[in-house]
Amino acid sequence: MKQSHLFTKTKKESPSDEVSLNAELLIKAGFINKEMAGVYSFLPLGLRVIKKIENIIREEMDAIGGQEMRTSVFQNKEVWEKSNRWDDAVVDNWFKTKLQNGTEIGLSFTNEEAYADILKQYISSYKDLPVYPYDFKNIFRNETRSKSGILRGREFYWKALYSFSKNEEEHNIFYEKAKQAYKNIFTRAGIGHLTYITFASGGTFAKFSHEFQTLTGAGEDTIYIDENKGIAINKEVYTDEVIESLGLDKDTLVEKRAIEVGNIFSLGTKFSEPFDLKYKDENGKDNLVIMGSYGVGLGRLMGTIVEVLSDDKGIIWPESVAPFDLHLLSLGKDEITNKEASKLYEELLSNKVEVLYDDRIDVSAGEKFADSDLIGIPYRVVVSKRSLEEGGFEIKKRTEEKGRIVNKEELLNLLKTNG
RNA sequence: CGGGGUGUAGUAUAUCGGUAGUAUACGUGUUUUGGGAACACGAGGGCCGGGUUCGAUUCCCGGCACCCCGACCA
Repeated sequence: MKQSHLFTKTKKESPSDEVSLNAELLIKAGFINKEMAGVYSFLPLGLRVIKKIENIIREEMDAIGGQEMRTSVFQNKEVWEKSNRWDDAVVDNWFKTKLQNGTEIGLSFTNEEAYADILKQYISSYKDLPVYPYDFKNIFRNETRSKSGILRGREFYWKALYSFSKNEEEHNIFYEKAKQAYKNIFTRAGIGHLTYITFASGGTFAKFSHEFQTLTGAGEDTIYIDENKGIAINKEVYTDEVIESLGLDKDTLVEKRAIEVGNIFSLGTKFSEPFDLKYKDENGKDNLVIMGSYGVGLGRLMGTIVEVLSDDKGIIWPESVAPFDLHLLSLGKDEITNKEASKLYEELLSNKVEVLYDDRIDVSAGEKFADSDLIGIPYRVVVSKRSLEEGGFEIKKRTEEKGRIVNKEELLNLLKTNG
């Protein structure tokens, strides 16, 4: 992508109506656009990051048997009445609207009912189970107060997987696999070192649910972490009894603020019961399906990465989710420089390196450096009269202070070995 | 939903009951090009409704929007 064709540009000023670091940096750098409180559009750079995150999650879900599909946003009132979650007195953050004929419909705020209703058509035998469908979609919640930039919005993009198992044992095996898959997701997204599996309220059917909490002052949750064991307890279930049952020592637990980037929990028969979601076992006997749910908000994950990985100059994207692999800067109006830079750009593209090429002619070197730091692409390669005189191109990681000169061959090899 | 605050140009801000200023971004031109270059010229602005007033962007009332704290968060 040539930067001269990128329709966004960076801003010098921070937006006056955003306090949170994630929104400030993402808006300044041109990744997102604020539409209203709690509602953001993703611009070309931002969408590239979302897609990278989406692919990581998709790979991890497919690896444990997930099957991607897409449930509708419009929701049927009758379906939700079965589980008693249509009533505003039960769920107060529905967005509801009406068809022209007066029929009430809702906009998805979660997916359990939709999946249970669909699966009822297809699950009738033990041979049909287990199944693990999931989707990525936009979710709508009429929050009384949105806050913290893209960490808590009224419209957000998430992945939700639901497990449908024959019995508790089968469910538990999958649950553990999902737990590991979730660990993989956050490690691959570059925040594994700050993310703790956190024991939280489990509802009716399980003692605990598990949240994946990333340490940051921007978080809304208070958790108590055991650094050695790498686990934590959410404040909502932080009691002596729970601490003891988990084999933890109160004296070693440290209170921290964190943001919930993912959660998994066992639903038991909470939804299969009202939907009468049953299967016949080998003996022809009816059994209720055991469900579990596994969610992660992609926008929130993206915002969390920005919260924990930035410096005073801008964002520092992990390579796995960066909008581009490499930021190529051509400095000066010198013809040879620009020709060399364009040539290198083409070669990088043919080597399947994702490049943002700052080919803007009338932009000063300082401005290009500042933009590059703000946008936060992992590798920066500078082509200039000076670099060419010194034998090639200057490469520098976003995390490094100083770059070094390499020739074209070294550059291409370096990128290959780094994947 | 309770409390507090703020609405001025694409963005960030200043002043003011009587012609709304600056920076940045933008357009044109000249000179610049390794850490947000310089100069000149140009274009662009008072959230909505009502009231007070000769005159309101400013004061008052209502609305709407946004931000913060709290409550809430399937």
